[in-house]
Amino acid sequence: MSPKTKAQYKEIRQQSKAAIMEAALELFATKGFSSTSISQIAQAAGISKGLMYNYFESKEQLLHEIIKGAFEEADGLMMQTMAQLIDPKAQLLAIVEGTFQMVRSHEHYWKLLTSLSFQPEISKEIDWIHIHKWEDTLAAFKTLLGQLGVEDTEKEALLMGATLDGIMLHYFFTGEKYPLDEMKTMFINRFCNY
Amino acid sequence: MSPKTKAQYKEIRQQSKAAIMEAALELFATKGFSSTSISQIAQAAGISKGLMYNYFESKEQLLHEIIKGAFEEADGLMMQTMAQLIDPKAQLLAIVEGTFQMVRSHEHYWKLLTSLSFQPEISKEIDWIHIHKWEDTLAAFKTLLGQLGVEDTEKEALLMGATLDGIMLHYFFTGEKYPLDEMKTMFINRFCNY
DNA sequence: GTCTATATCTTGATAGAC
DNA sequence: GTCTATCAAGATATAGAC
Repeated sequence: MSPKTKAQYKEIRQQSKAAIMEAALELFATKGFSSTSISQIAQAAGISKGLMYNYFESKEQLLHEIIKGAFEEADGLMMQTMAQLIDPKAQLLAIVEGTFQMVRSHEHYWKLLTSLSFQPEISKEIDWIHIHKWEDTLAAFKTLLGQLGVEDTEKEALLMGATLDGIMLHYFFTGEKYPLDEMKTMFINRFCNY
Repeated sequence: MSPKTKAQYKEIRQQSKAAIMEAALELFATKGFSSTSISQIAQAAGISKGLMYNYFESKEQLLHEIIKGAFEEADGLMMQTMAQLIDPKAQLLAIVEGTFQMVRSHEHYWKLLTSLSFQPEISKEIDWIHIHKWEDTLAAFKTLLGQLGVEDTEKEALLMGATLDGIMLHYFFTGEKYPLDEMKTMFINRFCNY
């Protein structure tokens, strides 16, 4: 037999955990959190039901860790996209560009987050994080729009945010048939021309 | 005792059925379809669990009837709003006005429909109706925009639809704090100025 | 027309073998 | 670290009394 080192055990743990989280994310995003059972997650991840509880103490906790990971990745990407930009218009464009890019590369995250927003009771903590992030983005929009000479920055930022989310919503529903790139250029022409 | 006439029995039936549908609509919209149990619906409607199955053969069937009723009411309101308008701009404004009015007066319907769109598996039939209605609205937008001299009516209509849905989405999440009326005038200024 | 009692199945979660 | 077997609770749905 091959006795395993501590590092190898850790590696195995990470791998199993990641497989569970990945499978759960996809199912939560497509079927919804409540409609997804532990059995389905286990099957999709290729493990037994029991094993799931070795890594997560409950279905809700699993959801929490997924969301937490999502926000960390999203923050990273956003920071990277906006790094070292001073010009307000360039920053505004970077946020928009980053949003579209993120939805493309992390579609499941966004779909899950949006669908969870419809049932705040499922997780107060998630709701809190979500609102917090959204207000950060809104504040960023307002500051940049102010620097660009917009009068009613509050309403303008709200309209931009609504349009962005609306585009994403339709993208979720329509799928790959939706002209996401064309909508991006349309959005930029309509809302970022300063 | 008082023997009841056929009309009275019918009245009673209608009343019970309506109570169940109303209670279910509110719960489905706020908690989500999958997270709402028959017990909760029965309790909210002030009836027993068993009675529900006297009027609806299943939870899904109950959902279907609710959605069906929603679309009928929505259609009625929309027809009424657009009736006897010839001027394209007036018609465009009427659709927008009607949409905002409907979301206000039938908030639960919209919230439920939108949240259901995230889980197409729950009901193929509902999905079909939804897509159908959406394409009708999109086609109407395109025609009107064409009459108003817009070049790329396809994309313009998509952007309008996305913004409208985005505003509604944020209204759902934010609640009464959201400046819905101001957003409406903003939307009209930005998208209906012809 | 309505309720209570019950049947049946599925769920999230645990215990213990390997 | 992983699996199988199992539990208790809750779900949908039905049957029969009033």
